[in-house]
Amino acid sequence: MKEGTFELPGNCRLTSDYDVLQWDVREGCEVRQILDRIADKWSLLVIALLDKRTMRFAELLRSIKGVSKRMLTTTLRQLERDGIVERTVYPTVPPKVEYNLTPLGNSLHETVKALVIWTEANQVKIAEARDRYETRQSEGL
Amino acid sequence: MKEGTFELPGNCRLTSDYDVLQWDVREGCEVRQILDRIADKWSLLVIALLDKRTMRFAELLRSIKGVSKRMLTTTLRQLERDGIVERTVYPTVPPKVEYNLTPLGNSLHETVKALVIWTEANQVKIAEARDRYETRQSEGL
DNA sequence: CCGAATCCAGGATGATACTG
DNA sequence: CAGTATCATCCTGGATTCGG
Repeated sequence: MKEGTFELPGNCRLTSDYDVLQWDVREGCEVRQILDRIADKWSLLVIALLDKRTMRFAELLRSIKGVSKRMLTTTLRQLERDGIVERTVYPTVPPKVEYNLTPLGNSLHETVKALVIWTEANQVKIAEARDRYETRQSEGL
Repeated sequence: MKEGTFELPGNCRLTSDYDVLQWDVREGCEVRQILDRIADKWSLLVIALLDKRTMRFAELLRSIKGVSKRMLTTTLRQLERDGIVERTVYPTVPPKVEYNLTPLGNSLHETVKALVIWTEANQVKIAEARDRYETRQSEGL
């Protein structure tokens, strides 16, 4: 393996021209930054839920158990900023704000969905692996 | 939309039998828990790097710029526990520890790779969206 | 020398109360 | 309803230490 080709700095660019995924150090790229954003716990759930649907803030808040108002707001703002979700404000009383995926967000949704479905499909295997791990812990060392 | 079917509690199960991804509240499932783990910033990078390859600890540490020893150790332990990476210790001096993906990990790799490639392919669009967002901020409100 | 465990400071996150 | 402000808390990361 060539030294240096797998470097993965804060600002980097990656190329996937090879069978083995290669990380290439280049000037001013933001792959890591973007990946950190969309691979975020709450972002993934928001993207997964907003599939060809429009949801209001409170609806998302109720749907994603465990998220706080502040984090949901932050997450949605970031996704809006990155052009993944669209935010529509209705100047009514009481206020009404709707969120939906942009075309860019929809293209990302496919991948996120695949990740979620993988998780669903393999939860039993993972649970078994955990059991084996725990067993090994209490037995061996 | 039926109320309740999109609930997403800490312990939940999701079904994807419909075109619209549905989240269903069931007994003792761990989809959220697993998703939180693999959707973790460092986990994704580790999985992406360990494609059909074996890497040593220090090698991963160097490749993933910005990760600390402690977080890399923690991440690798969790992935090992979940049966996604395999850890091999060679009792030599100096010690040598190698990591590689398990078959389960390899199946996950495909999905993770897709996510990384999407990020790479769309980084320009996202950068443009950010510019538009900033512009809108400084202009309008 | 390599990898893991410990301790501490700083940043991220959650709960709550408040505003338009 | 949809956030914002504030404060307490938790987690992360870095330095150091330890063990092999």
